Amino acid sequence: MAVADEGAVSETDPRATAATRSEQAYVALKRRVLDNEFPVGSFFLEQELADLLEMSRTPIREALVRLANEGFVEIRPRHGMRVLPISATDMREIYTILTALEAEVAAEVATRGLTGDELAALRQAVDDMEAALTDDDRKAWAVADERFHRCLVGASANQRLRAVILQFWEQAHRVRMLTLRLRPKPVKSTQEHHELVDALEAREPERARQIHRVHRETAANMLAEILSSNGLTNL
Amino acid sequence: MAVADEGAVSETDPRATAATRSEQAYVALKRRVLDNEFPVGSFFLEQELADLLEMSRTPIREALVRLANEGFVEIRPRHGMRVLPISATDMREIYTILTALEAEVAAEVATRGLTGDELAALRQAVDDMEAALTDDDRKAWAVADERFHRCLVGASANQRLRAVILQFWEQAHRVRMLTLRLRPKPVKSTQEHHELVDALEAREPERARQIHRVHRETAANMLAEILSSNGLTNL
DNA sequence: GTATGAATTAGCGTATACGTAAAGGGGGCA
DNA sequence: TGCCCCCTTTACGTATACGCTAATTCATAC
Repeated sequence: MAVADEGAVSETDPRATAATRSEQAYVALKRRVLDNEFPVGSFFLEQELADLLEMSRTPIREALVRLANEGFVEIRPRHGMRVLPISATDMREIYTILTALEAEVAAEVATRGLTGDELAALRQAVDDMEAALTDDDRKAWAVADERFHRCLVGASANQRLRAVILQFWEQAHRVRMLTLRLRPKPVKSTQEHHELVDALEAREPERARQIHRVHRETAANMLAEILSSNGLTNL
Repeated sequence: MAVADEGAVSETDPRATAATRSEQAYVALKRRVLDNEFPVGSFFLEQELADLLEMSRTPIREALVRLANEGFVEIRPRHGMRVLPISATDMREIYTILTALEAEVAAEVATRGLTGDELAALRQAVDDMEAALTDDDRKAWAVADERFHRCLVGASANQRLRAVILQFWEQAHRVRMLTLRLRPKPVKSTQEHHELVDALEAREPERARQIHRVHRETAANMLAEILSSNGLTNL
């Protein structure tokens, strides 16, 4: 077992390496998938992955079971694991689910009201989006947008809701990153965020739900448009 | 490997026994969990489960990884697996998610319209619910209710949506079964189903969404009421 | 040249072995 | 008599071994 010194590697991760190799494998493989480091559609044998991560097939398999369960990869006996390509249809499916669930979060959060910190974080994110917009910095805008939605979802008291949103969010992440440069300037989007925060602050659940739903549906339609007009059927 | 003759055993299952032992373990353990055959809260060691299902620990572990991922069980190193108890809060969380997602299905289905068969199946289910209601047969009512929702969800073209609804539905299943006898007579519920089908047939997405949401929220509140008034904090 | 069949090979599913670390009990010390 | 520490046991995490099955390739016949 060529353990070497795992600890020394993880400069990026202050806390010790995840306790078990299975967990390490899960985290490592998922990161690579999300960061698009595995060519979509190509196959990787269990042994290759084991060699790559310097562990045996057992923890690799357990990680693959989890990743397959979560819909990131597919396991085809004797062909190995492959990152599932995401089609325009898949993106529609994912966005439909995210829309429904995040709208629910918006309503929930508007019902119970936001703390000062939470509200400030949301407003900050919107401000950053606006700043990025004037600088025409897509990447910064996407980061701020992601932070906004992360704050919003994080404000929900519903653990399962948070978890399932995160899961689908992650599935869409790859495609979102790949299509960033193809998007039109998200002017209207920032406006919608403003309105949403207002509705949250005013504690109007139904208005918040409605705004968020329309916001997401708009984003979904735009994405579908981008994908089809660029002939990107599988990412 | 004491394989014996697996094929001969599966009289109950017409199609051959699930290809792999991992899959068998997953199906078998999940069924026992859903049917409440494992005392909630108690622990089962991997080896015990392996003995129970007459296979080695390896496929058991893979099944447990999946079940833990889906939120049915918890794995505590050196204590084994235990079926997670479900609290009133958990049920609220699950119902909130189901409400949001099924309302989305209702809207989707209303948008695209139902086939004659689908519509007939839904109406049949509602009729059966009414019949069960006049017979005061709770079990039959629950079965018909489940069939109704299964038909509705099955009518969605969104595969992921179907899958995630099914997953949360299954998590709530145990508790639903345990509280069946405690419920008040579901008179209003059947009426709501009628209205929903009408909205679906009339192809009014927003009305269908709204009706379904209110329907589910009512059910969720009723369940919460039952759980708290009976002091059932953990099932 | 293509198609079909057998032979080969390779990858996986599963069992099993092994080391490690935690839980629990017994003995020693206060 | 009570508490803490060490030792034992046990369960798990991971590696590895093994056999089966499916994929692939090659040969042969049409």
